[in-house]
Amino acid sequence: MDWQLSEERPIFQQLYEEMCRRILTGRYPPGSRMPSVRELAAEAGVNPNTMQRALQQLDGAGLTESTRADGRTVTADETLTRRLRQELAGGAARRFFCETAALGFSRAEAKELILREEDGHHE
Amino acid sequence: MDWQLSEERPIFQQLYEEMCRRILTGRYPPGSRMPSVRELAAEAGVNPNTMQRALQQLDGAGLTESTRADGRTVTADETLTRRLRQELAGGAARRFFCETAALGFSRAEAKELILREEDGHHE
DNA sequence: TTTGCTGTATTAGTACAATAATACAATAAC
DNA sequence: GTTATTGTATTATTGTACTAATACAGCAAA
Repeated sequence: MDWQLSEERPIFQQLYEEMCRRILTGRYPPGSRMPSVRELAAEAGVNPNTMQRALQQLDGAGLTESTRADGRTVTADETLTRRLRQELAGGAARRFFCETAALGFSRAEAKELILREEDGHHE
Repeated sequence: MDWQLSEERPIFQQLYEEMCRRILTGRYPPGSRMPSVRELAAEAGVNPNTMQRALQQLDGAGLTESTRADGRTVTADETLTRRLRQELAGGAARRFFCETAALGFSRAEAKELILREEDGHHE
């Protein structure tokens, strides 16, 4: 049900984002071990290298750590994950305001859009 | 001040979006004539071919019409432009909810984010 | 030691965006 | 009619991003 990969953007990037979300939402709990590169690659139906690239970005973000033959573990630092989750959500909000501003909507009008969109989510 | 082109996405696509916004926000008014391909290309600092590709997408969207040697004119159909502007804004809102949902935020929580973000826009 | 699992590095193939240089077509202005 | 300017089409080239195939390296358990 996951891994809805689009052709329009780099796959490794989408993989990174999905893995990121899985960690931040607790699907891969803090301190736990993650599935192996090849395992995840098979699950997502991509080349191991592509998945690896995504995982290395997780390392870079401090969300995971990898040791040579022992596998990869999720950070135990829950402060970090909570903060990052908030930051990503804040970024989404800022992006929304930016996009609507470019279309000539004031912040108040943009806020109205959100309220209206929230009412009817028919799908 | 415009034409903030990023390397991360196709240039012709960004050009299209910017031109689109210029029309929807009235910078190129309904029924008016647009600058020529070469002129716009020079202004944006890109190859004429690249700009042309963007402009042809405008044609495809029904926002502009081009006649051979007479130039390109913005559609006079203000209903279309108003509707498209609303649609784009609605899309931004939906995207916001989608992104926050992927991070485990409920719609109510997402709405809270917007309100809080709206207060402190310190930049 | 051997086997099998980790993560990692290197290489090459493929696709495509962007540019550039032209040439062409059609209309308007003179 | 000539000239200038418009949009359009074509072709080649360059650079680069993405992916895949493959080989390598390190550790653990049998």
